[in-house]
Amino acid sequence: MQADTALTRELRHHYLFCSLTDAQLERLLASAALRRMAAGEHLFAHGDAATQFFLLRSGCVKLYRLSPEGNEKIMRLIRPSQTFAESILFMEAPSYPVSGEAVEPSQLVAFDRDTFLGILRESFATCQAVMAQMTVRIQAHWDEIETLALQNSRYRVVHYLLGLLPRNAQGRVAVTLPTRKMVIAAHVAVTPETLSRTLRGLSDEGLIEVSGDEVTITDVDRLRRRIH
Amino acid sequence: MQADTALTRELRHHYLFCSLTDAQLERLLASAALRRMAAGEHLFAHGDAATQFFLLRSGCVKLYRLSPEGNEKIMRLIRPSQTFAESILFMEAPSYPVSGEAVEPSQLVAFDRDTFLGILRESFATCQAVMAQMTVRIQAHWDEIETLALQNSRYRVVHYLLGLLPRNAQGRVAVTLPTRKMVIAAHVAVTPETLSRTLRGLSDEGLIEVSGDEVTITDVDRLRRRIH
DNA sequence: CACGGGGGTTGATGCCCGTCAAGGCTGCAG
DNA sequence: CTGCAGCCTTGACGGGCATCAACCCCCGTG
Repeated sequence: MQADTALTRELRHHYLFCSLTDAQLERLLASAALRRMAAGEHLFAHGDAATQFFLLRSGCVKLYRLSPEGNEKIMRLIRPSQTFAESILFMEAPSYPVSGEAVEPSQLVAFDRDTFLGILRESFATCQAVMAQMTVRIQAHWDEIETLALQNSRYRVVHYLLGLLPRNAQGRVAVTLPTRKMVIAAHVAVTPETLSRTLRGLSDEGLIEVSGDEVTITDVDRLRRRIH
Repeated sequence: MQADTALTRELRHHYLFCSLTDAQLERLLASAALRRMAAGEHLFAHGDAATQFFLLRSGCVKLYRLSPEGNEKIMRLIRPSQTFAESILFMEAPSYPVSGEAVEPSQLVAFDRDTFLGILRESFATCQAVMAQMTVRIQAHWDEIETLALQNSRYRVVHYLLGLLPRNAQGRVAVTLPTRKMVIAAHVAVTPETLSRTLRGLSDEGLIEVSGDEVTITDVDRLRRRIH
């Protein structure tokens, strides 16, 4: 890949790459590839042999699995400046554990597994960053497993809405849904119909107001308490 | 902790510790503590500040979360020679992300976080082992999230039973359930009643035979195919 | 022996949510 | 403009699973 000052600066501010020396970064970029994708375009499939992990620069990518009956569960929605599929780095026979597909036109960087592994060997700080990142993901998984196992669909929808807000939001707040409702539904593990009905129910109770992809939460604290 | 040749030999065969030098291992053990627990005894609670991670030597420990209504979801059942709670190593403000409790009388080793972090800094091989281990756990989480989101309780029970078998089991196989059925139920995220009924259903169909905590699978391949 | 408690099973009931089907809305192509 | 496709909504319906309750069995204790 051609050197690119904008990209270099971007990586320098990324927790995974900020500890690398100039030489290491150069080596990494030399083995990396830029990739542009159209909405709906396929990146990799669950089970594919893997030699790359990715950084999303713009757009949106979904990581998902399909049941035999064709139902889709979105495991993670990737946003710009997030990396994904790092876990293939340490597998013995690396293969993607989920499928990946662009939800919007997207631009991403594909990093070479072996090159990055070589750099890891030289940089404990980067090792730390990788391990910290994996820890964050593991925590998120515990949370998701808990809500799937112990909470109903209403809780999951409300939890998703609250997750869109800044941490210290209060009172009346408006958010715009980041993607189509179908995608959100597959993310919180309900059908589009149920999502629609749940939002309707919440708005009938006066907890939210919905207009297209604009959702206004009338009182954040009340919603948090009413989650049950 | 006092040096203990049996324990030292045990650690030498553990993937997490097998790459350490004698000096490192000694340092680690000096800061570690042995702990014995009775059945039902509490090890740590979700949210507790954390300075230790653990290796189970004997017995059985459950890692779980409780819903506000008091429902329990067991996230992981720890077996002898498994380590757990390593993820507290890389948190900024380390706190246990789940609760831990002995299910049987257990014996375990508590390792000191800071000491192990210091050793990690000196041993890339051990870093690799840690990262590989985290990767395995992440993969298991993907699988669990998928089955919770996309599969019904019958599938989860059958999947659990099949998971008790050796990888290449065939034909008629007997297994004994490793713990009380209540615990298994909380592990596969159903109520004890539903677990009981599901086993009943499977045995009415001739797929399994149940007698106390002995389950015989009449035909492993048929059960695998009949999962859905 | 009676007693009690915990684990497991079974039955009755209800509700959450998925499925199927129809209809509205919007944006795009002809 | 018309037609069409995709997304969203709404309604009717049914099944899976939780809940509540009763009962059995086993085992340790007084």
